[in-house]
Amino acid sequence: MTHAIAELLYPHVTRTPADWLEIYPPRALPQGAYVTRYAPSPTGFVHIGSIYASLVARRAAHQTGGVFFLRIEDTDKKREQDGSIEAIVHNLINFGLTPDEGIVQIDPEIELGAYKPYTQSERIDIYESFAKDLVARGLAYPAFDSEAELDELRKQQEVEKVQPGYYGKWARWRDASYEDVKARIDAGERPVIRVRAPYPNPARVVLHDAIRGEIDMPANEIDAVLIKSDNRLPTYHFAHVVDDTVMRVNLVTRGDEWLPSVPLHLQLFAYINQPAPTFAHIAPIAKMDGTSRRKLSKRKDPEANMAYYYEIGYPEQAVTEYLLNLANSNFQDWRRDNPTTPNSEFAFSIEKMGIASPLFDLIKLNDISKDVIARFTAEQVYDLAVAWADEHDQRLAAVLRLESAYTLAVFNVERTGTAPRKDIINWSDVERAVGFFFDPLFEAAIAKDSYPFPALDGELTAQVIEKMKAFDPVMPKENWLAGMRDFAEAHGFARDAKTFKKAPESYRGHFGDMMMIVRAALTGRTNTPDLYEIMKTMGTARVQRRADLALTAAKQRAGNA
RNA sequence: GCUCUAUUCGUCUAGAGGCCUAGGACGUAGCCCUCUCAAGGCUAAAACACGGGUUCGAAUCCCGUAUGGAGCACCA
Repeated sequence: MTHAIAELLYPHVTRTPADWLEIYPPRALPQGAYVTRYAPSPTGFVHIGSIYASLVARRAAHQTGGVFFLRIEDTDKKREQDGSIEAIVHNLINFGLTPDEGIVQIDPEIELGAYKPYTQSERIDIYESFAKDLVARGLAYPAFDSEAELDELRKQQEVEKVQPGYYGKWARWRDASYEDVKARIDAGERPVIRVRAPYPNPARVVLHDAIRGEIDMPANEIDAVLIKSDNRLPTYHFAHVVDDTVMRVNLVTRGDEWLPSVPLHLQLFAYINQPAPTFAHIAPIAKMDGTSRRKLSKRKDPEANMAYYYEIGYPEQAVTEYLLNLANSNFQDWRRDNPTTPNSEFAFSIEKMGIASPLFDLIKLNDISKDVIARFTAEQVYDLAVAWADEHDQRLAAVLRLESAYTLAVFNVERTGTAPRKDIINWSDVERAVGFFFDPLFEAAIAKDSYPFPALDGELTAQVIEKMKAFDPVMPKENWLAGMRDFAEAHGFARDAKTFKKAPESYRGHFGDMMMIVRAALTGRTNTPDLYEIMKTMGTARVQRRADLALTAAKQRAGNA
């Protein structure tokens, strides 16, 4: 009778699961190679958790000589949003996570790989073959309950204080006759297909999760929906089991919110007589909300959205290394021991991933990002900063592009030694870090806040600026510094801070206090990189121009006082 | 309500019964270096949720309690 029902439901389906398994044979891969996938639904907005999961999946696959692919889970047409697929692919490519199969470039029409199609709405034939087979073997059945009837069921279960759901005696279509089903079909109704789960089911399932170890759960006894009635598409559960079987996935990485449905999934793998993959359930990235932690939310947390990192201008490597650090905390030790090796060579381990949700930590990201940018060459910084500015800050872009050789020299200040300067956090931080080098930005800052000269008399300030103006870039740094020290001493400053500390009353200040005049005149700021380097980079003409500007301001100030 | 799951410095974590007086990193504070920052070096404060067991010995194993998280949809 079940065969008859299967035929009634799917008269057009001629292929069997065995046919599909032949069409999509096991992959020829080395022993132990993982086949993994990232399977988003195209609902807009790329979440950082998605990039995190993809990173994990791709590393696991590639480190074992396996395959990482992208599958689009578009079985809920109501929630779909235009442009989502492009956004997903764009992010994967940007973060060095380009899939090996599926949609691997921005044009969603182009698909790579032998297990196509990689979009679920185009795989209905496959799902229906498996569904028909299950119905024929009595392991699944059609159900014609209306939404209202299901509501009623839930209410009744609430009243009786029993487990909610479609199971056992509550599953009224479980053992419907061929005639009952045929009557509904003839009336034009479309059923859902549900699994026939054993009920009661006292069995336990034990699985070994790659991240969480042994997990022991009660076996499934709910007759979950496999195929939806309105559009013939599968639910997540059925799509997962069929696709990951047919596409030969052997390591499923996904968020740990799926853990409770693993018993259902294992039941389905058993029903179709196929081995279940290894599971790796990833804890979501969280943040504090009041006193409790919660998953990073699309609506409340801007840092959940990948767009946030583009806007602020974090280099791709910074985000990647931050995520790697969350996934494997030994990454930081590896990075310390291998300061210049690309992070792709880090031996990632899925087993080392943490079980509890880590809290997102912007301060740590900033720290990692500073290190990442410090490792870049001046050329890389230039290219990336300008590319960012082109998109997010046109005014800055214009300034940086004005004299590209000069900009390049600016980014090279204190970058060449053994300990490169770490003061740029991200691209939107560039203006704060080195803006003073550029005349338009410098002049705007001066106009706004004036010079932060130390409280010394105007005549002396002017003399120091004159001395600065005489800067000769040919002179080595040591000589210039020595000359400045001599000058300081001649004008009543201690040669260095130590001398000053011994007898502060005998000096008007120490060398550093005098140099602050130079710093203020040259940059309009009280904290900057090395002054000699700055002057050398700026060149004589710019130094002199700035000296003149500062002199005018200093004299004005002296006049006012 | 039921099921699963988790809990080590503020944060990310190391930890597989004696290497634990609990280690590292970020952050914080102090000192050193120093033309100011940044960086770097050194130092400090800072944690095994609680209660019972098991054991010669527990952060680690077991049982409870508390608290957090997730799930119980024709959403993924």
